[in-house]
Amino acid sequence: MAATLLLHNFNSPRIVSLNHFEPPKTNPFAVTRPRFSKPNQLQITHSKASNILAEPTHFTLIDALCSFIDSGSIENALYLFEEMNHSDTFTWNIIIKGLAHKGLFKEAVSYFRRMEFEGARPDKFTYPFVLKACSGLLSLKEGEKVHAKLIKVGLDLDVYVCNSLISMYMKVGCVELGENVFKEMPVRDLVSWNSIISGYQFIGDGLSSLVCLREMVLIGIRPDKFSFISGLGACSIEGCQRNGKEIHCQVIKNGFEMDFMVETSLIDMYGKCGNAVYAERVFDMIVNKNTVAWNAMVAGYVSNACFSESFSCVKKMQEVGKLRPDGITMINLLPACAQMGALLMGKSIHASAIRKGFLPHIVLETALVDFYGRCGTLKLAKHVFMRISEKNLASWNAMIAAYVQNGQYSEALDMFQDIWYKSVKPDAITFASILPAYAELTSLSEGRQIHAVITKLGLTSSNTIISNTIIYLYAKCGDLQTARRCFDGMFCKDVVSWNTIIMAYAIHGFGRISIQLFHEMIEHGIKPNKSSFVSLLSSCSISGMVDEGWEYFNSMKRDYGIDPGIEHFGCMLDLIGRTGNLDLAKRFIEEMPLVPTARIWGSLLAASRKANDIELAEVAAKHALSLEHDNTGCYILLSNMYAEAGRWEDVEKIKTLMIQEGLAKTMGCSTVETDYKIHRFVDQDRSNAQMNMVNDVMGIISKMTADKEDAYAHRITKLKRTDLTRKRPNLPENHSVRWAISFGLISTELGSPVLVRKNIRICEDCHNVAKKISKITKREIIVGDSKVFHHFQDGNCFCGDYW
DNA sequence: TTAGGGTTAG
Repeated sequence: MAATLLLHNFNSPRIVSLNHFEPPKTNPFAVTRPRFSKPNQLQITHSKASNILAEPTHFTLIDALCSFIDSGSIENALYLFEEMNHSDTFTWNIIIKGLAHKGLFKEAVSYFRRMEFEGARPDKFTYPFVLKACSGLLSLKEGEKVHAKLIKVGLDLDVYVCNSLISMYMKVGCVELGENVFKEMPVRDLVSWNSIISGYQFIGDGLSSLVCLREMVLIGIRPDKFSFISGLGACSIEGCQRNGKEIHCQVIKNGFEMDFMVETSLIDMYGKCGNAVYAERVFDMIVNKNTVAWNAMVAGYVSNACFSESFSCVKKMQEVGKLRPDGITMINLLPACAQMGALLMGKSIHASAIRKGFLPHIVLETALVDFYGRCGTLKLAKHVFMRISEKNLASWNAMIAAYVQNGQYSEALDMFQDIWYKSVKPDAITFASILPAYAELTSLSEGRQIHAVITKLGLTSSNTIISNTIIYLYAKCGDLQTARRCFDGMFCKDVVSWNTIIMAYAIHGFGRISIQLFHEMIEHGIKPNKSSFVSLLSSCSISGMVDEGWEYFNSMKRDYGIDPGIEHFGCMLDLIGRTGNLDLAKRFIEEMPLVPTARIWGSLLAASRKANDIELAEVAAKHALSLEHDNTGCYILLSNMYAEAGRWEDVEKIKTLMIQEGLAKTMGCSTVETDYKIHRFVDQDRSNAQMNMVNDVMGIISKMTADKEDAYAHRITKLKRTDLTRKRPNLPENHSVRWAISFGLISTELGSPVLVRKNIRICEDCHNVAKKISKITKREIIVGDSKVFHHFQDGNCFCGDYW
């Protein structure tokens, strides 16, 4: 029968502190330190009636201390600890255990130090608790200090201590040290194997985890539920359903199918391996579903794009399960909202999180940053991010990704530079997020530098996502050969790798190679997805392969079961525009099963410009601008058409409209790289230090082409005679791209290609000039504009004069 | 009378 011992005979508390303990030179406990107030009701449940009568003995107090620790009353435990005689190792072990189990890791390590300082000798029981605290702190430094002491006192081969060391090293990310401990153990038990299996799973190396599990079984050790839980987690990482099903069989065979943690791990595994139906089957068999199981099922639906099912599941969780959604439920639902473009739904989840007091919560806040970033509401993403008090790597990654997704590349690069100065070490996700910004804004040499950093950190060989973005980076920086080498050198190519290399050849105008790669991808057993067709149709459009484009477009649904999306219709409209058949282009839009977007109308506008049809251009621009008020390119294109037609009043109207909208024309800027130096030229700005040299080169080129009609002069004669007196503000002679080409010609090795990058589309005049220069200098000139790379050779361009 | 490994989340 339980009895209660009321601890009433203590004086006011002595010096107790949860603060971090640093060993001082003198006795620290002689000075006043922050106090705990005496707990109001200090009660201990005890089974021995005799203890009620007697004065508490040391053993009774130990018993009381254990009761406090077991019931989680750490404050009472600490109070009691300070009051009782705690000179023996056993008492110290109890209090350190209590702190470590309560998640007070810093304090657990502090008490361990104090224990040593006060002369108590840590034993084989002490160290596992302390090592658990070091793991919790993710502190390799503390862990290594403890390991050194273990060696000194000869406890480094104790099986319990070694198991804790393995776990600690793996959790702080020192895989090699964890492996060493495991290898050097004279005796390994089931927990040693479980520690290394879960350690690999923890660091995201599912393959090694599964290899160890198999090895353990082969040497005759029977797995327990912990082995299965880690093994299933490893299958989730690798997306390996086959192994997951094998483990499921073993779970049943070994009688663990009713264990709720194993059941949840099975739901998680099936969900992450793309089998929502099996996840559902396991879920339905659970009699008393807890919040964790419901959350795992919600996550399973979301990762399989069953969004409505995920919301229904949350509804059932409340109505049938009588459970309230928690922060994790919300974290699971936000990606569903982002993928559905359900901004309002996500906002209501945000509001609900605030109302229910779930914030601040670092993971939930990061999920919100990610959600707002994906929904194009960068302002809200920034707002949530700024309010995170202790930002971690994942939150920085989410904000960088949000900037990149919203085209704010400079801001993303600035933030990426910032994190190097903080105690944050970028990981694979950081690089995968930032590389598109490098691809858009930086030079080839900067691209090579970031690639070198990634390689040095050992992130490329095993990370497909990073390898894919590196292919894209090289292609966008103009180095298609290196992009191809990276692709060929990949150990494990996924559908994104193939889509990226197909797009790389597409933007460089090598449509035939793109098509060849598409067929190679299918031969390799990779099923094309929607993005594969965006790459393929873009390549047909850019390279002017009209018949092939139609064939692949029609094959999407017929052969691959993929419904064409708005991006595919956009590619086809570009393709039709290229043929100059504006009637077909209009009909195509009218008959489209989807609502035309600004991108579609922009494509029609470009086609109208090419065919010089101002009326249709006006219609297209009106539609585009009704959907995107700030589409600067749209205003500029229309304005250029008016200027060519001599409609200067309309040019002025456009200018006024742009001012009213608060828009400014993007200043053209071209860069050329020589000996790792980047030379930047800006349209109309002749203040560049290299301008004298550029003028000399331009002069020579003009003389060499003097006998031929100048492209600009040809175009200007198309204008009305009276209009010739009008001042044209943006003369093509002052376009930065020709200056960059001229400078590149004399600053790079003779015979080598000249590579220029430009932030906006190249104009027709400059395109003509570049063609001429390539012919008279017999040099290849590559100009990467905001959409494609023009390869000028012997007076021609790969784009066939349509872009 | 104290030990190690474990479920859902960015």
